[in-house]
Amino acid sequence: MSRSGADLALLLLGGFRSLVDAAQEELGRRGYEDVRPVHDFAIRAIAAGADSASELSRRTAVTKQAAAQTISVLQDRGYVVRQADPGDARRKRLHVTDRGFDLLREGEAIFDELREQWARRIGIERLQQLEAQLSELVGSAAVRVDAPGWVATQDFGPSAAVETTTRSGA
Amino acid sequence: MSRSGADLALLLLGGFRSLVDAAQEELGRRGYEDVRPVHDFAIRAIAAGADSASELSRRTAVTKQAAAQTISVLQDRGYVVRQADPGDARRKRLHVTDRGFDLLREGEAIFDELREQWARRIGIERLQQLEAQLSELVGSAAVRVDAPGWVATQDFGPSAAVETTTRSGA
DNA sequence: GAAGTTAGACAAGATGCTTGTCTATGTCCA
DNA sequence: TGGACATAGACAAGCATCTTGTCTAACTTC
Repeated sequence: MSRSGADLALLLLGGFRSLVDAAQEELGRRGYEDVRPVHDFAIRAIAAGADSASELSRRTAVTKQAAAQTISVLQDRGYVVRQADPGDARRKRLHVTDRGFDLLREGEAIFDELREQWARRIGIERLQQLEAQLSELVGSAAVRVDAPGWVATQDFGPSAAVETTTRSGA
Repeated sequence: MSRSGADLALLLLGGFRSLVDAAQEELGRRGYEDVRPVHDFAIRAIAAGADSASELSRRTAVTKQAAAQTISVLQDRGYVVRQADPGDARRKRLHVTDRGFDLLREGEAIFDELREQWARRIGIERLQQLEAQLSELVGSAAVRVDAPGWVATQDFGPSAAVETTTRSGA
């Protein structure tokens, strides 16, 4: 089975989706019905130091505008707040709220549980092998936790990025 | 490395995306600049027998409308054609064009090449192990080649489906 | 031949992204 | 010190993909 390269891709996607779908469902049961993986990852990135829209956009490889939109959703739903930056009047600093941190914790716990289920099914050694092989292939650069845009751009189209605004050049 | 469940999910996604991005880029270089993975999978499904919009929608777990839209794009770009069905005046039979089949062939070749690159990097045995383990975890049901909607729905939201139209019940 | 089902289409809306353009603020340096 | 340039954030418009909801025309079943 799965000798074709396309099958390999599908397997990887299948694995990802089955984890993420299960996680999202469970998250819904635990009272976070309004979140998607992107949100989780974006909050994580903000907590990890991407505390402005521009910075978030850089780290996540989407346009500033896209980042701003995500932030505005997160703010509406109570996961982050925006505060004026005392040192730079242009910036608005992002802070993850308690609810935001709660979400991150729940998310981690759920993913860990799912991983344990997998470990029980194929054995922890084999799962670790799988992880080791994948991380060798994918490289750690791609595994940055703070990469929401990368998680789900429009139908996997080419990911644009990098300061689109002041481009104009031509 | 990668002891957390979230990392595992990210690894899987990373693997998938790196394959798909590379494939899409290479496909562009070979003269198919107007296709996305969804299109490839949709054409594949049509070639595999999903020869009407309704059937495609069922197999791909998206609404009929979404399927119809995809078909219309594929038709505009010359990958499929629609013909009246002699036996059923409601239906319009779908046929993959030569260009469509060319695309499928190129796509397969590219994915196979990518898989070989991976095999060279970690060894064919380990790659096969990885595939075997994944397919054990994911199950073959999820690996259906004909599942575009499943590939990339809106930001990995819950995938709806199944004859949405005549629902109305409530 | 009436009741129900199915194929396909039109319209509108949600999401999540993209350009393009603009203002206000900071920074660099001649 | 002041002008050139970079940067933060925002508004507007548009694209792509998917979703409801509604409708007609054509089968199917009994």
